[in-house]
Amino acid sequence: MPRPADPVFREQCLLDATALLLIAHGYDKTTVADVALAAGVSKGAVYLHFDSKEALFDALVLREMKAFAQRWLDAVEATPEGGRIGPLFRIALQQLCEHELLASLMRADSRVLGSALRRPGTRLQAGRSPMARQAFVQAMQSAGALRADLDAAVTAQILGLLSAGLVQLAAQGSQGSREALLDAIADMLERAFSPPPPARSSSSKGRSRNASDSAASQAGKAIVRKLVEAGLARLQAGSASGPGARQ
Amino acid sequence: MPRPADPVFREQCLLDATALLLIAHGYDKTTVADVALAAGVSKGAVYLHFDSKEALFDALVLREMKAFAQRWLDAVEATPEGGRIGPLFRIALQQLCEHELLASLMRADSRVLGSALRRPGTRLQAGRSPMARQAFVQAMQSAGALRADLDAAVTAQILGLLSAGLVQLAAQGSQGSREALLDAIADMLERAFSPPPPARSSSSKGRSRNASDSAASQAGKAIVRKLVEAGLARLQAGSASGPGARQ
DNA sequence: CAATGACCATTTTGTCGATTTCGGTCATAT
DNA sequence: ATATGACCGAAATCGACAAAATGGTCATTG
Repeated sequence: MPRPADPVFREQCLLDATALLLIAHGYDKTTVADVALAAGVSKGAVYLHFDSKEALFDALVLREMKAFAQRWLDAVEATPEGGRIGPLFRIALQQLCEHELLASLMRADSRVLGSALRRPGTRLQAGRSPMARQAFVQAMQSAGALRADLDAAVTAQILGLLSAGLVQLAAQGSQGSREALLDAIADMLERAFSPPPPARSSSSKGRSRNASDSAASQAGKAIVRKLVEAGLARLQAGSASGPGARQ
Repeated sequence: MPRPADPVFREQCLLDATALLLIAHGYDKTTVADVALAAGVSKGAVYLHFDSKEALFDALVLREMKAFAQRWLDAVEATPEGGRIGPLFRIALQQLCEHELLASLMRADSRVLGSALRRPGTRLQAGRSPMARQAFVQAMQSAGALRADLDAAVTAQILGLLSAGLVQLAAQGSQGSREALLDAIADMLERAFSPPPPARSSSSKGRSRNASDSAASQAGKAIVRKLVEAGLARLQAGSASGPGARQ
């Protein structure tokens, strides 16, 4: 019964099923037949949309990373002072906690990723790249949204270390309010890496503080916007011939 | 040729050899015969000092943890302002980086610990216990050496997260000055968790700042001293009948 | 008495063919 | 056209057994 359902909708269903099975049983124990069954189609139909199991997995990772970037940008834009290091990083960490697949990706979880880790796929290492983080820190520093009197590489390492530590903590039983923990981390970052207010020049101290903070936040938002746009473009380019049907 | 070397010296040699082989090949691939060979004795001699491979491993872990605690305390005592959260934690982290076995222990490294992880040994989880860290934070807060306006559990979680993240980072290629990273972490902790100076009361601001800081440092050192002593006592008690010869 | 290394019982590892599973294809049905 | 599921070859898994290795002991040695 060839009822031509919306192909992109079915593609999403397949990816949904893949994600579900992936975090439940891991890459190696998830078969294409399982995915097809869970999505309510035949195994052959899967290969109408994706060239291989690898391609299916890659498409899922691509979708999740794009979704992460988009949600991050949206939340940062929608948050007052969202461009400051604290809220900005807090939002990213929260995404990481709420989306198990992203967390598995970040911690290179062999239980979930299985043999897909050994594969020289470049996609898996994105987001954990020290260089990308360092570039981000440098941009934030140049924009005055981050303390500039610290080595960018070191600051980037700390941010990466916090991400890694958090997803690992979340993987084990964390017990305790995650919100409170994220708040505390954001507060810590704010205290440690927020740029000091510019040496008092003229106007009243109170207003100068707020104005400079807001400026830093705006600059931070701009950085995030540019970073996300560049990242999305790079991800788009990375997926050969786009995410459409195969062949 | 029964030349009765100092038994405690040989015990140490055996533990040294065990440590070396452990980080080189892991628990499962390290045989008792290997240890004996590396230490220059026969396999039977090993069992003159330790009841079993397990006991050998436990004794090593015990020794390393005691050594860690002692070195930590010594370094904290010897460091000016060593009782403040920044230097105090920096010293602990540095120990963790410099002693691979401790790092493996902290990150529950299955490659090194192997099947010793599955064993319900209580020793392995010491040091990562969230409750212990929380008690430490509470003590520091009560002594005025740590900000008290933060949930102790959350603060403890952050400290644990930093430790976990660091040892994990060190396990992979870290590249970059470790000193600079540790300095930055210490500075971050100082900024984020140092108690605010008590509301200006009477004397000159400059001296008051220094005096209060020094007091906090002294209090911190006292906490560390008490903690280490309690920990050493607990470790001592945990090792049944002491670390002497078997039977 | 300390120390040894041959020795033992138990696990672990390696082998190899039979069987199953899985990723991927394609003739067929609709 | 779209979609299916039987089918294929490669790879993983299983089972039974053999060979090697390992934790632990003990009669013997100096």
